[in-house]
Amino acid sequence: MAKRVSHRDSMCGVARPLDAIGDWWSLLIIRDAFDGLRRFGEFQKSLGLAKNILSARLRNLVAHGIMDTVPAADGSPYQEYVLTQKGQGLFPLLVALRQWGEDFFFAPNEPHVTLVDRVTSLPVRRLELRAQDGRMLMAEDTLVVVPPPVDESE
Amino acid sequence: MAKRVSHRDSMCGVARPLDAIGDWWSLLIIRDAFDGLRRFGEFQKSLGLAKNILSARLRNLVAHGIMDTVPAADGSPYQEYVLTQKGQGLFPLLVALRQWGEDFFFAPNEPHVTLVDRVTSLPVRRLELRAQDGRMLMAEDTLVVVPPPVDESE
DNA sequence: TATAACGGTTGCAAATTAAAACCACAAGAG
DNA sequence: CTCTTGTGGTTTTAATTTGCAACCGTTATA
Repeated sequence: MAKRVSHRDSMCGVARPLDAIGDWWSLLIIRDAFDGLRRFGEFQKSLGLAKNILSARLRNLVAHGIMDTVPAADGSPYQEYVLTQKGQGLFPLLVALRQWGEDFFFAPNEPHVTLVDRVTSLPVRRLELRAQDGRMLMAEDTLVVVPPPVDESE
Repeated sequence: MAKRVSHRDSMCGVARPLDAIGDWWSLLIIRDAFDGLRRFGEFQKSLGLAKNILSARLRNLVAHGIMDTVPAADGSPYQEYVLTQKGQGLFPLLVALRQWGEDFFFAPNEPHVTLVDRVTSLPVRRLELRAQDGRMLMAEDTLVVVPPPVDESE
């Protein structure tokens, strides 16, 4: 965590998020949170990671505003961990990761879990990038542009 | 890398990819590759990471079939690193990461680079998940289902 | 012939991660 | 009231990973 950030003083839009969720476990915790897990013990049992690591990761996610602690739910005197708005914003990323995984990390007929539409129970569509006018875009059709240079003397 | 994978013997569609790209640097290398970087030195200068780390990451990406080494390009006797099909499949994930970063990691008026359509120079659309029938889906509208249990005696 | 640039590898110290033991609190059993 | 169990962590310690710096081999350059 909190790795030094190369020689660029301002991190780009890809590097900043990685500072918050760029480790193996954080995304898995978030995925479990999307699946409805909320309690420390639930995450630990589901992921099988050491308790101190889970503790540190949850603390980090809370510190980054990705999860939040809420006091109770059932009567237990403990707290629960829930996704914030910011955390919920990670859903497309998780879907992208899952779709890529399904495409390339499973043998042709190997069974795997699928993300489906609750209403129809059909698999969701593939994520695709589109232009403003609706054309589908591949990587080569895009370009990263820098913001117009701000005049310092202004 | 190669972390032990909890108590589940079969990794899910989210965990498997993380084994390949689940560290801070790999995704940044891939992003740079999408931006056209190919040479060891280019990556190193762009990212400012230690050469041994870059060496290890590139080796790992090649081992996972995400990048490939090609012998030359200009006359230099060195090799270049290019994305495979599998690597190019990460484009949506990178876009998702970037969009999330732009949403939550920049102050309202803070300038940041933008991903634009090459043809129109307009920013690309937001990634959105849709059902087969085209309805837009939020996280709550989806469900992860396990594959039908295979009859072992078959 | 020396010098520098490129593409790494190797050695080592420092930071991070993970396993295991421990601790605090509450609930229930006897 | 004491004993045990379950939950939610923290502390301690060892193993792994990270990153800096130095080195090496090859090829271009002066």
